[in-house]
Amino acid sequence: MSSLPPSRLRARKAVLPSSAVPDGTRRRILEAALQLFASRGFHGASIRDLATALELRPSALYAHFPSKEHVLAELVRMGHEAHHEGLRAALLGAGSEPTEQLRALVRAHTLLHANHPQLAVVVNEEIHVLPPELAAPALALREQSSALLLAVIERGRAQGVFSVPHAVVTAAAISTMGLRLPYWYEPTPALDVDTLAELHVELALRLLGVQGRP
Amino acid sequence: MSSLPPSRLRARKAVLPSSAVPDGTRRRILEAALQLFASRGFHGASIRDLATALELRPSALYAHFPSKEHVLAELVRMGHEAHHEGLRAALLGAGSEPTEQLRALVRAHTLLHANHPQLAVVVNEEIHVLPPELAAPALALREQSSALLLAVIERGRAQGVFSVPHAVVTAAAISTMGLRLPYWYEPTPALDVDTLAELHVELALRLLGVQGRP
DNA sequence: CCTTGCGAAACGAACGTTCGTTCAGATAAC
DNA sequence: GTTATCTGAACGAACGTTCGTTTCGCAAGG
Repeated sequence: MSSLPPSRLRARKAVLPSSAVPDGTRRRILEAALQLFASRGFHGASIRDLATALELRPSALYAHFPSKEHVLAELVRMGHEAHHEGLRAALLGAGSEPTEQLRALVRAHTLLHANHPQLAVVVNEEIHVLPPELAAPALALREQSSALLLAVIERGRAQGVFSVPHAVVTAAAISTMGLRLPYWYEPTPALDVDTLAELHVELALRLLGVQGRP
Repeated sequence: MSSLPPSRLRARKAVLPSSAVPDGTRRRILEAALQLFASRGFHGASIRDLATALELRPSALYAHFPSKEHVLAELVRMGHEAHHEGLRAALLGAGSEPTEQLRALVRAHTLLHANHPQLAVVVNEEIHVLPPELAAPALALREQSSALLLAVIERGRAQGVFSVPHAVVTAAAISTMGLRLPYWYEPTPALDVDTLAELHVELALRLLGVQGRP
């Protein structure tokens, strides 16, 4: 009934979504840490593991980050920022109709999680190890992103285009389709990311009780 | 767009699903470990933390388990066993119609995850730290459970009662509704576990394109 | 053209702490 | 008096982190 994890993303190379981080050692550290934290967890990956992956000595890392926790905090921050920005942009590009807005949201949400599975895993599983002051900004963004979807659903319901028995549970179901992607999905020619995104759009509309579909 | 974690299940007391474990220190260890592993992760919770929670000295644990890893392995094994047994029993209790079988599967799946959130989290997040020989039996059970759902969907599709654009993606969506529950759901009078299970049944049927519903 | 000086980056070694685990002996129950 | 359980002390290993030193690219000065 559940979906099987390939081997927790050990294989694929980690890619940062944001181009805001300039090339250089700092970026290399973030990418290697992303890969390690995603595959072994924050506590399961040591500073020495990270240094080895980078062909550096452990002490060299401290010229770029004040602590191991701050590396994670930066990844978590970037992940939430990219996610929220992606959703916001998608919503802006859609029209005013709830159905189109929902299509845009689900498409963006799915593409982000399918294209950056490691970041999704780290953001969602390891944010708990951060002290509250480092986690707070990310949690605030998360709340905002969640509200975006719920607002679209409520508006569609008010207009009579959506019919849902329970908005919050339905929103959770839609959001979850994307969130769990890193644990089972791998792009193949038979099921590429764009096809997957359209499938999720279709499924989300079904959950919202939208009848006529192209 | 995502759902916010309360504080990773720190609050609630952990409950083992299986009555197969007799009362006694061994059971107390498993329950305390379940709570700790769920809230801090396997690597984030030390043997000393576990011993403190049990008001024991660390060395006392080794009279009951050969290693920390074996405690986790036992939890993972129990979790997968309870899950698979729950699904199997649900299917047996349902008739031969795919719709009824699906109702039963989703209901059981949701109830298990809603009633045992800590076990769900540990089983799904920490299985990766186990060496392959300890994880293999659980992974085999997981594959079987996953196949149960897919088989029902395929049968329903063959009979014309379900209409899905992509069986695997749809199965993943259904399964995922339950899997993510521990991260956002908490039972309240307004939304108790049985109501939630019925909502998930309704949503799953929508995903499968079932039209007429009571 | 060569030398000098400088700042950033990485090294090498070590720190104090915590980790999982072991084991001989005390304790309690039947 | 045997058996099951727990204690107290200790083990080596691994942890995150610090710090003084070394390396290196490059611009300025003679």
